Amino acid sequence: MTIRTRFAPSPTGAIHVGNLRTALITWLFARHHGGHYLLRIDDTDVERSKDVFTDAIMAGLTWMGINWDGDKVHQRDRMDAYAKVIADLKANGRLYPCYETADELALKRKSLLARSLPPVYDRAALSLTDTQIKAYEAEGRKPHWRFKLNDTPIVWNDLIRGEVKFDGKLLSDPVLIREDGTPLYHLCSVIDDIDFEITHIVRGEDHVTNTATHIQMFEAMGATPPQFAHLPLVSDAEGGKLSKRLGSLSVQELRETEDLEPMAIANVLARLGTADPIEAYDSYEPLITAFDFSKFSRGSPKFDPDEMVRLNAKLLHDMPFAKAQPRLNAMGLTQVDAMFWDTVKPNLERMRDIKDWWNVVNGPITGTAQDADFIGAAATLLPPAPWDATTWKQWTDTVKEKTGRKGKDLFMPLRQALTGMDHGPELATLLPLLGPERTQKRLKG
RNA sequence: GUCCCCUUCGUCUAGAGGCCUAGGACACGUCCCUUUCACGGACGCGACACGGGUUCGAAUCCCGUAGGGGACGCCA
Repeated sequence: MTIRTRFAPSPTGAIHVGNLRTALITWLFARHHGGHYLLRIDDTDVERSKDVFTDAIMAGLTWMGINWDGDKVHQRDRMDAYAKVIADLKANGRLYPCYETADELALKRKSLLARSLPPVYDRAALSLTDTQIKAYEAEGRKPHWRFKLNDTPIVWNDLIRGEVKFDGKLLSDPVLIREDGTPLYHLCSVIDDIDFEITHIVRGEDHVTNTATHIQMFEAMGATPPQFAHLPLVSDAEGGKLSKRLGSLSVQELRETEDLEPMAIANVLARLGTADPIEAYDSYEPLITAFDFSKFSRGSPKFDPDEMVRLNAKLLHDMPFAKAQPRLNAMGLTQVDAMFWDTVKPNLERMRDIKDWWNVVNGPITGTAQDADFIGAAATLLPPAPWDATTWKQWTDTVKEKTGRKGKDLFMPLRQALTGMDHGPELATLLPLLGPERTQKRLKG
């Protein structure tokens, strides 16, 4: 059986870490099994859905390297398909009209809660008489429609949570059609999952109760429910909801503001909450190969944003020039060559840091002219051009011999005079990058 | 309030009654390498939420307590 999955964001905002994790894990699962991964845009809420968000979601996924099969599907284009199913469900009585206003329903819930009862819909609409209905209609009320749940136990074998059971009595009949006649998420989602032959639904555990009602909907529509995998929600370092620092950032911000590499994000999101260690892989292959739902824990893991930054640094330290070059060109650093990259990359945390090192080598530096006598003496001992990787040792050996200095007293003043900083790349490789002219100039203040 | 899920080193976890003096990864510490940073290597620190049971024996099973997460929308 070919596995078919989908990622179904609603374009009502930017995609954040939590959503991105679901998108990624679903994708890894699909790719691991050589299955399909569909992108479905859940835009039934016309008020809040915006094309700019759809564009941002696609751009974010593409940047992350999460590709989908075929064209994206919009729910707003599928209204005819929904209408057919709606007619069937009305005909067989699974969809029934209700006339309560939102305020009345809120009141009912409040009253149940006050009596320590679960706020389940009382199905009052089912016992409405024709006269009462006519009275409501005369008032100008339009019905919304609920799906009538069967009073049977609902059980499924969740790929992550194991056997999940629900008592139908504790669930409210879900509203599937709004008063204005537009269909709601539950209805559209189930119909689409049937029509697109989705075999596995992967989503956050905030959907487990929905799944219970969806299973009855699948059955009411004559379909076999797919398999489900409900991911524990990721929580903040403080244990609360994801809300602070990187956890609240959109993909666009992770990319543009935080300057993170896609794989720095992916490595963390793919492995967080699993038994596999988080590693700095520079491609998806190892993540796809090792993917298995059984490795996910059932508890909510805490997300430490710093982990992404650490991984980002490691990825840059290991990055070959060929891979960095397109990025550097895009940043306008077309003059950076392999030698410069290899010299400087161990000191990078984020790609943009390279600009600072470029300026240290090429731009003017602000150094404090300490130890001027020593630096002056060292300047006169510089070997003649051309310089190579051995020049530094030649030079400092001579300086050591003539001045009697060694260790930190010898090297640190030189580093400071040459770079204006007390840390940085290996000076043996940095010196040739500076070249005789700049070196002389800096040594002379 | 009701229902569901979770609780092992700082963090992510392994662990499905004796293989556990509880294993790994990251972080942290010390040392080695080193002019610095980083890399690499070695070693180390460090946990079964609490209280009762069951059992010859419990991190593992049961009950309770506490803490955390989720759900209970004419949102998705």
